[in-house]
Amino acid sequence: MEEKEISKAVIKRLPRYYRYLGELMESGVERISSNELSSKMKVTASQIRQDLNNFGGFGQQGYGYNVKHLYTEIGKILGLDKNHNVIIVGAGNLGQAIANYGAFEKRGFIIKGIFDVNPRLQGVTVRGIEIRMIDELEQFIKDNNVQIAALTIPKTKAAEMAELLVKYGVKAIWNFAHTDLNLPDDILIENVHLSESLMRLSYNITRYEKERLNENDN
Amino acid sequence: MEEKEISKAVIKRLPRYYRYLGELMESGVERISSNELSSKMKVTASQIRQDLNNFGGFGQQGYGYNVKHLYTEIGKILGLDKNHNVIIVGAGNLGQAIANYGAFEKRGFIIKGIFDVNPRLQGVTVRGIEIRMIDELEQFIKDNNVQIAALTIPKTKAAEMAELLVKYGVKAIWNFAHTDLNLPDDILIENVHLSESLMRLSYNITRYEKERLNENDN
DNA sequence: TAGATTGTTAATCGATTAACAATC
DNA sequence: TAGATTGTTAATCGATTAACAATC
Repeated sequence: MEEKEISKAVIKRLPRYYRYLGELMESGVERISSNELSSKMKVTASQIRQDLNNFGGFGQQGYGYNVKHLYTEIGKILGLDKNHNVIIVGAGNLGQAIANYGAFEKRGFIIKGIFDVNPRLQGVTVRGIEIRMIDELEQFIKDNNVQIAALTIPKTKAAEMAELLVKYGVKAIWNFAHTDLNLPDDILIENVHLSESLMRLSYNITRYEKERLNENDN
Repeated sequence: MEEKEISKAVIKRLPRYYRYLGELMESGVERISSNELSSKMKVTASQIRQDLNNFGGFGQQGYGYNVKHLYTEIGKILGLDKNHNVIIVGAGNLGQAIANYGAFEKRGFIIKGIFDVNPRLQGVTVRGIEIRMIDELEQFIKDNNVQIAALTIPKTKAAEMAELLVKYGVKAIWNFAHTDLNLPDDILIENVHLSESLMRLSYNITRYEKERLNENDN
């Protein structure tokens, strides 16, 4: 059976649907129409129906969507019904922030270990997880079937470390370093470039200020 | 003069151009053609030329682009030639990670203060910046002409705090809380939803595993 | 001048929205 | 059955790529 390719734009929206459905579920809402969800999420109802239909007919004519069912199904699509073993490489504030965010575990991302080069951090624990030294990395990845590494180290060391991680068997990298990683095609990379995010905000502030200036001129 | 609207897709790419040009500059490269940049950045040369031409003719036929000049110009477009006063609201690991990231200051984002509700953090400093209590917020924002607030608090308190920040005069929010903020139209919001990023990675891992399974069946 | 490479128009591709028949 | 709302096709819109004349 040929699976049709789902566009990146759709994938990008899925987690947001998941979040809204989770919140609806918590507030006890049983069913919702694409129209209601549309006004809550500020996307078109048409887009919601199109997006969901990429994965199958989760709704019912005349009824809408069952919130709990849809939530579960999107969870499955996103792979949240399975556990993923994660390590954090870089035990600075950012690494520790991720380690401390308990909600990830709830979604099946199990943080198995934290690694750093700084010997002063050796043995320190974050949320019960011990910080280890890089020389344990290889064995640890193998022993713990680690799939995902969150890379929270400075960009100067990131490329080198990423290659090491891949060599040791990591399949996916959640990259917080401000650089693009060049890795084999079968390694998945998700970039979180905070500086780029901040620059976009800066662009919009600048543009907005200019607009207001122009308005005043007229 | 009517400014033509620049699409979000273009804006999203600008910071990445900026990063690559900065690196080229550091390695002493003086000029670059759209074709060379294309192969480095893995986008089409056509897209590079289109993107840049939204803002003016920065290149020269037969020569290409002057790296330093282009870098400066994109910096101006992104508003990095001006300083922006920033506060961080939420002095947890994430807030501290941002405070500690010195490169932001280099780009003109001046971290003026850090705020938290936890009295045990009062007076503690991060990179020389004092952590203050929320009751100082209003006065501080006014005294320091704060434009941007990085919101690094749990989602349960985020909406309320965002409204407070806006009331006190903040114009833009860099939102790390896992929720969407509903604020007046003239307030700029840039979301960093880490959990969504991780779910996209999870989706791709899941899909990739399925693909390999299918291949083995055939 | 010849060669290189941009700026820009035109063609293509893909994503979003609108519309409505199918169906609960 | 009548009303509601999906699933899905068709129309529109926007973004990307290709092509090439302009020009350094």
